[in-house]
Amino acid sequence: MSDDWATTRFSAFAQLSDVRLAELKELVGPIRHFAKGEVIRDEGDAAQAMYLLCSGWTASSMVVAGGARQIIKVHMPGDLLGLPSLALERAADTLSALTSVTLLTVEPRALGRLFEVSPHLTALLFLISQEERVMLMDRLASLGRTDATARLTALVLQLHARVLRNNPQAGATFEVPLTQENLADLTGLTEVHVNRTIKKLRASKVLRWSRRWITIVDEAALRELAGLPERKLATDLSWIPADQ
Amino acid sequence: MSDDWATTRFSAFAQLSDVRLAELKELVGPIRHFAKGEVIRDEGDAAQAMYLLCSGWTASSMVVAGGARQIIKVHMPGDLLGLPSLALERAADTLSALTSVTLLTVEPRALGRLFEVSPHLTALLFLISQEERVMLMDRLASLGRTDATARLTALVLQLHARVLRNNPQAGATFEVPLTQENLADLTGLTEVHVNRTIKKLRASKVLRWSRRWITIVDEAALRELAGLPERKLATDLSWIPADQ
DNA sequence: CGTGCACTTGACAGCTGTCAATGCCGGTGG
DNA sequence: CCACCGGCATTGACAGCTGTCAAGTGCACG
Repeated sequence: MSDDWATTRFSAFAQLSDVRLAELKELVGPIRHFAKGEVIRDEGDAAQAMYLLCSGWTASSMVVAGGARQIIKVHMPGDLLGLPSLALERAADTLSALTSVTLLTVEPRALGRLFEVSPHLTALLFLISQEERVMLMDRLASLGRTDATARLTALVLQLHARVLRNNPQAGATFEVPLTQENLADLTGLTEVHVNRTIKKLRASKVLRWSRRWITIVDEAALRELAGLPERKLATDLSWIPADQ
Repeated sequence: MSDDWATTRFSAFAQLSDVRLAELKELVGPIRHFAKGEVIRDEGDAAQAMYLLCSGWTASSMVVAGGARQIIKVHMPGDLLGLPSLALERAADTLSALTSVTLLTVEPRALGRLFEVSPHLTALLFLISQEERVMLMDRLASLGRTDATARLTALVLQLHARVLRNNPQAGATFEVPLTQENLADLTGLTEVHVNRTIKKLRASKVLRWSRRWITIVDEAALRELAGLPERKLATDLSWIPADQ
């Protein structure tokens, strides 16, 4: 993992020069640490704050009337947290640590500066935000129109793709530090039903899943079950400003 | 409605000068027309295209394996369509006309130019994208963790807020050109169950709803039912680049 | 070796989906 | 002007996926 958390998301679209990389690192604030379970930022908080995740996983979640919790997405190292609520007076989501976590705080002003000094990085950050929208769209279609099995497999595939991006040498086996309650909050199901569904998936031999480790055995079958196509990032970026 | 479709979304955050407005209008292509029901852009299409909606409503939808359709969001005049799929090789969503529609095509290169010439407009467009993410997050929490009544009321409130933004003089009564099948595809329910739920809402007197016209009778009660708080856009934009 | 958190499992209830038929309304053609 | 027609709304009966409740199991940790 070393020092590449800052560029993971950017380099999915384009390689960054050393100059650009230095520019990025100038924009961040002090490093902070959170223990598993701690809340980083609560929904309703007024602060316009962003965080660059260095290590560990975090969750963005919302609580609806009645007390039920929906996890909007889980974040992995390299993800920029808190962007959506930048558009709001008060934060819409709660950010909490799913594991032990380290992150950097990023001031909104730093973002403003980025817009001024680098149209190239701006375009990449813009694309990252659009990719986030696509991931949300896929999750929405999954929750709205598919059953428990499909929701869970779609989630597993999405998580796997993202783990692979951070760890290209990782294979079909990867660690998912989520409890079944977390998975329930992600998929809009209950803990009990998540358990039942995992049991069925295990029985059907399309994946192995014990403790927090998942092995994808039959990816084609999983993708069939998930009901959503694989998403491939754009490669034709000729329209974005050059990295001058 | 006249000529303000181009600025609706931007002016939610900040007023645009005439110079900025002229800049925006230079970026767009020819105007196009679609009849109700027509497909503007299909999921899977390779084209990286964007559209600025001038009049009418459109839907962004996805079809999951099994044929079920999920409407990701409906667009109203002033909305910029096709942004998320800009990050992908192939479009993730289908854009279709819910009513008779006119729109302008926008080339990706125009966006690149915007990034170069105006950090100010770039920041506003960035904020608009973040606001879209928040709306998706709210929908996700709604579909994942609330029942049919809450989903429908949350949708009505969201649509009302957006209609009000386009038509500030509109009051509690507004037109929603959606069939109950459309509402079902939006809420992840079935046409039949949407009908049952509307019937209950009517009976409880919190709103009136006949044909395609909705009147919000008891907004507080509706918000209670929806289970999600009202979202207020950020007013402190001191961090974004000045409109020089 | 106890304690706690997470995982499992079973029985039962309920919200929502499915299937199928009927009603309503606006538009069209004679 | 009126009958026909197609799309959309409405309703009823029934099934099924998922939630609820409750109890038991197993592994990690002090």
